[in-house]
Amino acid sequence: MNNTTTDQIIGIRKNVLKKEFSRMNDRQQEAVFSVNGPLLILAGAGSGKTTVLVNRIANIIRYGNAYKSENISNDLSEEDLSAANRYLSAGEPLPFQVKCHFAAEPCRPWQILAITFTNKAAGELKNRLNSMLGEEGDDIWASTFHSTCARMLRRDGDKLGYSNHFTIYDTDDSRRMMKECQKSLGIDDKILSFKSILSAISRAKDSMIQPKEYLQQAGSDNRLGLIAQAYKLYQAKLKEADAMDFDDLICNTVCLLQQHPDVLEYYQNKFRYIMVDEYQDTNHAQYLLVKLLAQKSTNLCVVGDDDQSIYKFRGATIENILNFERTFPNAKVIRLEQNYRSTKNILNAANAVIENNTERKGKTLWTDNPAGEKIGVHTAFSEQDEADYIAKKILESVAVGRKFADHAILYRMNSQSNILEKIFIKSGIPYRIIGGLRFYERKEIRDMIAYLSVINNPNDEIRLRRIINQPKRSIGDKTIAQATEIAATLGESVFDIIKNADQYEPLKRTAPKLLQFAATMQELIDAANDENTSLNELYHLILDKTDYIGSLKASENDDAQDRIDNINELASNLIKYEEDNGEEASLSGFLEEVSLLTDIDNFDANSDSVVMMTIHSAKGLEFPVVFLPGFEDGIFPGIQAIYNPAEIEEERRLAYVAITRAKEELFIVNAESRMIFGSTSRNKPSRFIEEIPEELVARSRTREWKKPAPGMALPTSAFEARVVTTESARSFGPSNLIHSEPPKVQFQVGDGVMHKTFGTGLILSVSPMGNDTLLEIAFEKAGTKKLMANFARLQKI
DNA sequence: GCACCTATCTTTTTT
DNA sequence: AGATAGGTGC
Repeated sequence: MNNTTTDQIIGIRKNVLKKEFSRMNDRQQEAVFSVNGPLLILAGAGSGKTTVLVNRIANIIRYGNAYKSENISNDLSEEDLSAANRYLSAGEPLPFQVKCHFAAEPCRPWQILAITFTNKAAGELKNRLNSMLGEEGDDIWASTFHSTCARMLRRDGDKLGYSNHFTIYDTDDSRRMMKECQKSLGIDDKILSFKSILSAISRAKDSMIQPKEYLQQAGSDNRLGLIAQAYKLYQAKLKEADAMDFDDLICNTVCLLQQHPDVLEYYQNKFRYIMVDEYQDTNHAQYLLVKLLAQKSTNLCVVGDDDQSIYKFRGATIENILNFERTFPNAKVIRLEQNYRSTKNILNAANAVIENNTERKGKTLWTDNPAGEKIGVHTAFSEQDEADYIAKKILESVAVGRKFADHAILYRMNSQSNILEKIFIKSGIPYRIIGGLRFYERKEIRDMIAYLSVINNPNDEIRLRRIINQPKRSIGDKTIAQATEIAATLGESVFDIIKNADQYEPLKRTAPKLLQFAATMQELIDAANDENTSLNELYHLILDKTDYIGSLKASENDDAQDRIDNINELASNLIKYEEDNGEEASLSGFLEEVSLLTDIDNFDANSDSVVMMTIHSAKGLEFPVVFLPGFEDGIFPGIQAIYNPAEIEEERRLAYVAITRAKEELFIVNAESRMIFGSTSRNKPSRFIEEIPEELVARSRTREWKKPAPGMALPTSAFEARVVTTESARSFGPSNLIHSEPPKVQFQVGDGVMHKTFGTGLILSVSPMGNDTLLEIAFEKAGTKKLMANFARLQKI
């Protein structure tokens, strides 16, 4: 190092680093290299924030703080420097050694914590880290708030009085639990609903208010007093059941860290770098959690976009991001304003809409992308016509070479998917619905999960109740109530009481049934404890012993087969879980994974079908062509938001998210009249449409009155059958593409065909597209339709 | 204890 | 319109 000065070395090192991350723009690089101290990245939609996060983590692991540090490694040799210079000038690969020698205070993967909101975001982050860093990437804690907390609580939850295999209650479990509480406190649901109590409790937990404090704060307020009682009882019951709800995961972790300095210190030392994605969606408790963990290192990087804050209803406070600079002194702020996703027209429309909000940090996205098509704004007659229009547009678009999967339909509320679904079935457009009735929310799945939960944790009273008479065992509410009461008086668990049912007078009559149930469960518990029983075997043992499927078949329910399919689907999930986790696989592990899983996590872009979901679910995703139906005042913005300026702003942010999902084409649709709650209403076009400059818009409307959806007038049994197939297929799983094994029949113009719904018809035109064929068919009764050959289930005649 | 009927409510959005 | 919870009658 004789001839080279320190400054020169630092210069070379900076250039090497710059080159290593040269795929990033200047702002992004700045974010990647700003490693130490608090950092707020205001990342607009489509500005490449995940790329920045991934590269920032890679930089931290490989180089640490080298870009900003003035220190030079002692290991650095002349040889290293000339290698670096060759790398800079001739593009020769940089030896690993040199990378190491250039690093300053690098960090190990397991010292990094990256928190996201959805499993999907976490999964994507993990994937990209893995492809950038290889196996090293696996050791990074990249997960959601909830699973991060669950992990910490499994380790140290005993300090709060929970076991390490505690159950995670979802919304439905919480509801059942709260109904119990209402009953025992004599609270009439009409006067104080379980819903409002639960949301009050949720807010309390967000603010880290314990039942005791809640009661104090309630003062003489009757309503709040009742809520406080319910809160107290609810928490007591949860603890007794060794269970936590979603909010508990967060606030119990905060409690754990606040009350146990040793635990706090452990994690503060462990995590040298912390990153939080979607920071605008954090609530107060999550903010506290992050603050606690990052207090010591202060190496906290949060990424967010105040314009995309759409979870206020869930307790997210936009103040977290607006106040970041105040809370974390010396915070650096970096704005990422270049959008790589959308065309100029789409981006300008989004900018124009969001500008009408007053509560903003303020930023304007720009792009180098071409102007692209104008934004289609279409006015339809009815919601049917709206769906018809979208179907037609998609078929046109596929006809000129796009894939079905390039199209997404994003709506305000789940119920909007119904008509679309019907029209798509009719037109033979393959689609998938994300959200709505979720796989894990189906009765039969919940029942199976409940069995597994009780086996895992017999104290789980709520789930024990769920299955005690499912399938029917002639154990009624009264018996259960009595058993519960006895359990409460004796301070034992309900399961223990049932096991000895014959010893209690009030249970005498049903004792044999109870004993039999208890014996079955005990057998299953023993099987679960046996090392040699795999989860899959256990699952089939449950099905065997309970004859769940048998009773389903006996019920003669129309959807019995669907339900059986779902039950088998859960089995394949179990097998997959076991395969993925090998030795680590455990019943409680599976249950945890399941309870934190949502549908969007299973969104698989590989199958070629149109995607439908709510705008909320679509956050973080992008699609070449986006349709936004229901842009009407009263739908979007929703009726409840119209007279509330703050809520209008939230709705507008939602509109902003919706618009910015589109890469190339955007169609906004409204209907002049539509059915809501079974009655027809006429809505004005959404105010958000008016906020888009007219020069960006191409308007159209359905002119002549079309007979409302001819296909719908044919309620044949075949049509109904299709709907049922669709229902089961939309759930989730390895292939939740709506498909039937495509009959690969070749069609020609002039062929006569038979369609299940439309009857007989004649093929007018055949246009191959991708790996499918668009057919135009004149049906004898149903008129002329365009159908995709592979999905239409046509038979030649 | 169970099946069937009716009344009521829903539609915000999710971990 | 459709689902679901709760009540009534067997």
